[in-house]
Amino acid sequence: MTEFQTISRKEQIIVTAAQLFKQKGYEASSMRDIALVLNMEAASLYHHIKSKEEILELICFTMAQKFLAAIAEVNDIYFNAEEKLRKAILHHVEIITEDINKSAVFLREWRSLPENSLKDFMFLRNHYESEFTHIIENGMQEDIFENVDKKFAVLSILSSVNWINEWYQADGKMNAAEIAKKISDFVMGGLRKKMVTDPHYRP
Amino acid sequence: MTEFQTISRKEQIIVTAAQLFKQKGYEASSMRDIALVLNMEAASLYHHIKSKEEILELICFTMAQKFLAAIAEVNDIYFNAEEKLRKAILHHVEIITEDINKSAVFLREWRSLPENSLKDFMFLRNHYESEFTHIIENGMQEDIFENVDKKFAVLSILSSVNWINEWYQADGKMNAAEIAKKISDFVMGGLRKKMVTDPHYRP
DNA sequence: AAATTTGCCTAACAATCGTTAGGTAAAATG
DNA sequence: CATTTTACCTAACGATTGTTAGGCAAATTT
Repeated sequence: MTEFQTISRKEQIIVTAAQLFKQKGYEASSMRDIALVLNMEAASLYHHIKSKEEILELICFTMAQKFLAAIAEVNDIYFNAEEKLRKAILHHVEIITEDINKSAVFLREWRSLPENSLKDFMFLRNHYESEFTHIIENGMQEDIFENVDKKFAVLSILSSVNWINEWYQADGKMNAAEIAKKISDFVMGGLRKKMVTDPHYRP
Repeated sequence: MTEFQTISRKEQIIVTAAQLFKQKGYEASSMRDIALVLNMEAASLYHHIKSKEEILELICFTMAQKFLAAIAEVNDIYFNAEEKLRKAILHHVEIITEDINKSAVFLREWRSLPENSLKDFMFLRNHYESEFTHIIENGMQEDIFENVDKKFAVLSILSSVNWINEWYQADGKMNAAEIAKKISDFVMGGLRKKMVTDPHYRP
């Protein structure tokens, strides 16, 4: 019964930290703040974690891996470009809504990572972005996407899906799938080639 | 020659602070950091400004006023909805690219505002957002925009234009007008009604 | 039952934080 | 020339920061 069904103390610390980091920011959250929520002393935290920076690293890189695993899965399985993009957006929204605290830290607080980690983190982030770019390229090759500026398309899409972190509340009426569909529809409207020469086309 | 053609010491402090706040975040930037760049002592800063928080407030509210003035101008002058939206996006991009440091603070660091200012700031922000929503509503009434979810459309548009703050460099090849056009085109593609019943229509 | 590990505690550290007080030399003003 | 104002300085303050050291009781392992 040591760690079955129950959450480890280390994970409790990370979860609490993520909540505070989202609320007040990494720099403004102290180890004593974290400890207070957990009814313990700041010094006791160091029995489970190495440093404050380690907490930030754990959150940022765990989230980065989730995002990368999701996009890799999408690109592995065969879909056409629109399916790929819709699935990629869906998984992205799912990961964000599953844990808004950790995703807020991933999206906003990564700047506070120590120099070495920061380099690695930005590499992973760029890799994720380039996977999205490939989907857009595919779509243009398949001639189902407009010949748009790839860079702008990817940045617009990613900024839209990331922005949900600013307003999403878990108790809200929409679930991840509904949010993803609305964003995808909006984005697709801008990307999907309008077949105006086909009289039977319906938008 | 007291303040003609030259920049006041107070403004120098604010400009320096904005640069540091963007680079390392408000909480991680110390008064001593700011003073170091200006070749002075931290205590001397207080001859020109009241507190560290005042610097943040000055930056955030100055930027907020710029954004609000721009959108008010757009909505005052008569344009159709597409023109309005394109102008609004253009002005937004112009303000951001004119001073990426202060806009970064406006976009990211406002969370560190003291409670009272924070309330006012969020009110202004919501007001700006609602002005955009009105444009979308106009476009739907004029029947030139798809019947999209307003909330999502506005959030997607604003997140896209705000995201340029993350990658824009003043020495880059694109100017504000070019960036605004690309974003507008991408957004419009998703908003503009496709007149498929008209055989002469060209996208 | 003895030995070890786990999980917390108190106390304290050096460093850094924003800010205030009081002084001083140069510049502006009368 | 005398006076006031401006723009800085040094020194120091109380508070807070992340972190370490050492101890102690309960739980676990041997």
